[in-house]
Amino acid sequence: MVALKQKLEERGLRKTAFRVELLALFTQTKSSLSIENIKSSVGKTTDKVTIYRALDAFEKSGLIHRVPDKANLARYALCQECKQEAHVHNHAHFICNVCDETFCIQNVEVPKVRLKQGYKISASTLTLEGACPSCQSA
Amino acid sequence: MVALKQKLEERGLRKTAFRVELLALFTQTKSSLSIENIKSSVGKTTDKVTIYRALDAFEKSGLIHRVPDKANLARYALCQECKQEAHVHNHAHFICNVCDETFCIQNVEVPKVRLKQGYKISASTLTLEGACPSCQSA
DNA sequence: AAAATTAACGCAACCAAGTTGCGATAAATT
DNA sequence: AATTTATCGCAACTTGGTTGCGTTAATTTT
Repeated sequence: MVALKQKLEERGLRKTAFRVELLALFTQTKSSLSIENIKSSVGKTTDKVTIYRALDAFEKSGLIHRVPDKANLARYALCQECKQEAHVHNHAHFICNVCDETFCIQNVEVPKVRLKQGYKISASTLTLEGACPSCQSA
Repeated sequence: MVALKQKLEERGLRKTAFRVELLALFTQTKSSLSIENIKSSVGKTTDKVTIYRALDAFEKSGLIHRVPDKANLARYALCQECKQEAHVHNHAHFICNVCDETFCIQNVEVPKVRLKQGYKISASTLTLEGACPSCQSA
């Protein structure tokens, strides 16, 4: 809690009740959060615009990163190794088709491919899809 | 042209003027087509609903496949090796940040990663981002 | 070749996710 | 305490795409 406020302060973000709560929510989540997840956690007092702007601010300051979603919706997860100045992400993501969750697979790196034909690569993402450990029963 | 109509017929699709034109457009395109691309090619006589439904039909019958887009918009490219029964795609995609085009990189395979923790992978995608050959000047 | 069938079309209306503008509120700074 | 400025919250809007439904036109049947 103290640590959370400090993180916000370090990045020049204000320690409002909502933003502290949102950051806490992220630290408590093992995988990632959709707008829906967030909406239902914080209660309907908070406007969606506020949520979107907080997510933008968090992302810009390197607290969270956007993760892929089955339906291409906004979804974010806590950054593990990002500096304040720059995001560092070269891990794969796993989307579960059963629970629609997205998981960061920290121990799988996105392979460095090289293209002959004159392409200049600045970023690459590897996204896996299937059934996550909790959804194996079926 | 004859070949195009035959492709439609093979999949039980009707050979309407618009669908033949749309399929022709795909065969002429080296990379991929966005809805915008298609709209501006076919002229405003064609309703957007017609375009969306045609794309759905083409995709279901294995003629085209959806490719990733910078802004998560719908974008499609001709299938190269898909059977009618099932799509076969294990190539990478390249999104150019300059021209916003998406290219299928046929000669780069999506790596087969293995996850220890009980994940079951059914599909995987590798997306590269940067500047394409035609956009290197800057 | 005409009639019947049904895929495809096109319009209108709708929906959901996300954005913009702007005045009000409340942290942080002086 | 006063000032400054980030954040909030409402309303209105935008964009990409979907649904319903009556009409048109391929295709099949007779």
